[in-house]
Amino acid sequence: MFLGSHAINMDAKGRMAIPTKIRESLASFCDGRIVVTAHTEERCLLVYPEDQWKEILPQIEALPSFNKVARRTQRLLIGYATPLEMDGNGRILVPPTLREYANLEKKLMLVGQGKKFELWSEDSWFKWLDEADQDDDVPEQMMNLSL
Amino acid sequence: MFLGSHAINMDAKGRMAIPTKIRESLASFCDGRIVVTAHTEERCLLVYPEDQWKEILPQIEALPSFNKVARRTQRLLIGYATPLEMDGNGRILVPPTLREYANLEKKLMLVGQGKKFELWSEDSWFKWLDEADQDDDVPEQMMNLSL
DNA sequence: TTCCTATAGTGGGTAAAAGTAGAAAAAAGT
DNA sequence: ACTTTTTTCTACTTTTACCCACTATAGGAA
Repeated sequence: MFLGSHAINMDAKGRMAIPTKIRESLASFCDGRIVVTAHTEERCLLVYPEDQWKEILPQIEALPSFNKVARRTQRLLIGYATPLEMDGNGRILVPPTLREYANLEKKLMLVGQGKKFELWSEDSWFKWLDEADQDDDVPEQMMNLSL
Repeated sequence: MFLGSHAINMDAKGRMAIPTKIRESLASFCDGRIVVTAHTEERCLLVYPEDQWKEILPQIEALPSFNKVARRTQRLLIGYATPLEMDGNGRILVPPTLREYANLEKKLMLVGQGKKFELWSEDSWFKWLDEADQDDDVPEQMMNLSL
């Protein structure tokens, strides 16, 4: 279970050091093998342990190819999916195309989301925080949710 | 399984170097023999390993000739299909008609899509990304999809 | 409280590989 | 036969991956 948020710096070569605690849980979970891909709704990245990715991939593949929304989802999730491994120092190298997609530069935010992480540029993260997008409907599943 | 996206440059002669990792999987899959054709829904190209193409070709041929949508699909997919081989440097030469169809110039994006690749001009790719096409309905299969 | 040590995080440097460009040779067409 | 296009070969430049060293920070012990 991945929780918490971490401010991380990416170096000039596009490498980012995974915080040690996360590194350890990733090591036990999936031998450190992860899959990074694009988030379809916001310009950030999704970081999955390999096993977790293997569970959702078939669901994405099964979507109907002649529906526009489904095609967009497939294209992004599968098209940006990249298996990564940590180097000797526990860092991962984020591929240029993914960096571009999420506008990653120096300062990043790694945000635990249970089965996965989200990886944001710090800028985008705070912008998103400030957006008070309350136009959208609250889904039925949330109506009776008591936090 | 083809995953991930790659920014590629096409040279003045219309040649593009296939990234080494992809080159290797293509070599094992289909001896490096591929078939490139037009995508019917967007102005980009489809890149199939030869074996994969052989499986879908009969299905396209079998479509009903007196349906307009089917006829369009046949015309494009079959009409633009071109077998290509990599040269000694692992490059392919994209024929002019296909280059024109997908508006390929210098900067390209090669996007893995499972059984095939899509080849986009970088311009078109980012334009497509930014299109907020939310007019279309979210298909039923996606309603309860939790990634 | 201060110093020491261990460990996380950071920053290059180098060697190998991958990508790019250009020239020369071969082939095709006029 | 000459011109134009295509292909192959070679050389060069850039990028990537791996390795090593330095810095900063936190924790523990004296």
